Amino acid sequence: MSEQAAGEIDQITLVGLVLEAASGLQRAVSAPLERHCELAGQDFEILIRLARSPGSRLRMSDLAAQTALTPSGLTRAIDRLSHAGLVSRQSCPEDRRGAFAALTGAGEVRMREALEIHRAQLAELLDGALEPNEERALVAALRKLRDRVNPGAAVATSHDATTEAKP
Amino acid sequence: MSEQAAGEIDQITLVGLVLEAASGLQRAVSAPLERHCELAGQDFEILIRLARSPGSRLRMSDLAAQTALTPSGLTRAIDRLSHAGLVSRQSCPEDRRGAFAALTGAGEVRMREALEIHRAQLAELLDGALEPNEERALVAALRKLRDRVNPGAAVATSHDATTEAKP
DNA sequence: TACAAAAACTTGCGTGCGCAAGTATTCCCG
DNA sequence: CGGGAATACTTGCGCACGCAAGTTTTTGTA
Repeated sequence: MSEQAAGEIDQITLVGLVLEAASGLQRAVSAPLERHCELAGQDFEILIRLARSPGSRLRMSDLAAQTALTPSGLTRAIDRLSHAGLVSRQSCPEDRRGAFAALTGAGEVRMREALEIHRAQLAELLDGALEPNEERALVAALRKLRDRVNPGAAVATSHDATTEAKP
Repeated sequence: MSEQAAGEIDQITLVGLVLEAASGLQRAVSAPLERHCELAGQDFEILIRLARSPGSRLRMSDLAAQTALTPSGLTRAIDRLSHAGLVSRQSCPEDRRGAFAALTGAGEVRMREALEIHRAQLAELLDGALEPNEERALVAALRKLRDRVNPGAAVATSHDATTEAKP
């Protein structure tokens, strides 16, 4: 079981660590968000993605690509958020099959509250866990790994096209 | 939104990356395991944990601490695996409240098959994604992070006490 | 020894989500 | 310009999981 060639780092270990870190973070982070903001874990992710997008809105399929949800799951999630008044559906005139999910005013307020809670929670949880240079290396390597295994999630920044950047 | 002090790395970004990498890996990795071995994602994790434990068995609560499952979820997962003949429940004579989950022969076989699939899948997916030194740095930093946010998961190695290492 | 408090599971119940199938619209090509 | 293929969602169905409550056994304390 521990017989892999010394010096060669086990990819299975790497993946295990990512998964374990993620589940720990997920737990630690979603509880306070749920309690203080009534937001389930995925909902927060959706709100942030919308807030970062031009016009605070995104096509359903683009949003699905950026989150960990399938189109199906996204439909339900937007249903819930819409019912809670945090996002609204807008029909897309250019492609009448499509729909936008757009952040409402209430949604933006809620998102800012949640962001503050999230930030505070992380500051407390992670304080002193990593040296600054370790943290930089971690972010850099993680970004490469993420780009490889989940390229769709990379959009968030640098998505400046005023309309859509669809080919 | 992008106004945090330059030079200070945003913890939110770090967490986002971990979560995105994890969901990408989860997707990529669980599909082939499901197809070739009829194992849902969590099941594989459970089997590996058991295989790495002395006697190929673990108390339910220890297993719950090591995986992303609550005791409740673990009960159901073991129900499924037990029904599939891959693990068996054993009563614990020292503490009659407790129960062991033990890998069966079939379970070990299945686990080895799955491990091979998993290894091949990762080799293909991650090949060339990271430089060796990046990978080392990533694993080191990730381990620290994981220990902070999910200490229960760290057991796997170095758990050599023949009985249990309960205080 | 007696008895309350805690621990180790296990179940009832509700929810979120993925897969597959369904509907509406657009695209492509002859 | 017509009709099949592809796309963008949306529903039916089923499953896995968390939370809270219940049961059994152990522990701590008077």
